[in-house]
Amino acid sequence: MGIGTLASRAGCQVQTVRYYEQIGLLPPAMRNAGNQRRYDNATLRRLTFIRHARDFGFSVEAVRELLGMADHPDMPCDHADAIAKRHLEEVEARIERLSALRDELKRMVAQCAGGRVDECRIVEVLSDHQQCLHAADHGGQQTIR
Amino acid sequence: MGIGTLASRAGCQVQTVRYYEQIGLLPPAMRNAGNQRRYDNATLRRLTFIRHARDFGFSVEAVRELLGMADHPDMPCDHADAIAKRHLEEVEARIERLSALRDELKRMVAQCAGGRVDECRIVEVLSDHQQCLHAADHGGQQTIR
DNA sequence: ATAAAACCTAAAGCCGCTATAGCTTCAAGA
DNA sequence: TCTTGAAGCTATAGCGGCTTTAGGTTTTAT
Ligand SMILES: [Zn+2]
Ligand SMILES: [Zn+2]
Ligand SMILES: [Zn+2]
Ligand SMILES: [Zn+2]
Repeated sequence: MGIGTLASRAGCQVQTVRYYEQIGLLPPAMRNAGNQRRYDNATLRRLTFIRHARDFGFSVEAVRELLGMADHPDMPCDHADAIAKRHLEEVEARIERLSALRDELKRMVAQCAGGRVDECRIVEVLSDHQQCLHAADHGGQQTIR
Repeated sequence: MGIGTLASRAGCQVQTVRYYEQIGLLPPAMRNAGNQRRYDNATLRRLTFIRHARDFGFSVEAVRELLGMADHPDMPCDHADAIAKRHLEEVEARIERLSALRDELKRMVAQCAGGRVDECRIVEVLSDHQQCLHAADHGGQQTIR
């Protein structure tokens, strides 16, 4: 199949497939007489695995390792498990951080009475971190992903 | 004060201050005889506002609008409120998506018995989206932030 | 034969900074 | 006053994970 068919079957964009080839997640594709990439079902399965892992939020580097392990079915799965556990922890940390953020935002929005900017609770809170309840949960230089 | 003092009081890096000036969040700074930036307390307050809003996860464009409104205290605050509400909704959507992800990851990790790769539940699930419970909650081409 | 759709490569753009390189200026101690 | 080291300057590149654009070639359908 061509790259368009492959991409649509895997649920991603054509350029993404070429990008994955470029960074070595997919092997260099076979070409037809006119230099266009041709794929088989093995590559479709590989790409589907990649997309699924990415949808799970695994980084490209993690996906690279997971793919490497999927290529060796007779090896022990310890490392795959470690990667998944670490990712789970990261996801849980993000959820906690976002939840604190959500609470603070809710409080902010709820207290706005809809008047002038200088009476607005939103602008007021943003101007003064002291007015935050869970002050420790944001204000560092961490990202909020 | 100099840029280093400003940055450390606002809790950000020196380069970030210069970056904010470059993208127009901060006005072009006054310079001393040796071409170094000098700041007053008004700029410190503005930078603190920016950092606080960024810590809340507002995008730079949202911060730009919020700043514009904070500069006009006599205007109605409708738009600030709309921005905050929309951001709250986005945060809630992220939390929901991440929670579904967390559940799926937990299930995956819990079911791994620690054997060979070809018996590993993690590799198995990643290979086959059918095995996911909340299949709809991931698998699109959305990002998982 | 022609035109539209799909494909090709290479390079730039996105976000929000962060880091590097190679310079100049400032502040404090001897 | 001289010297050193910290702090500042500009310009540019890099991060992740793609997406977009530009300018071409090949395939496919009529
Ligand atoms: Zn308001
Ligand atoms: Zn705060
Ligand atoms: Zn396992
Ligand atoms: Zn799935």
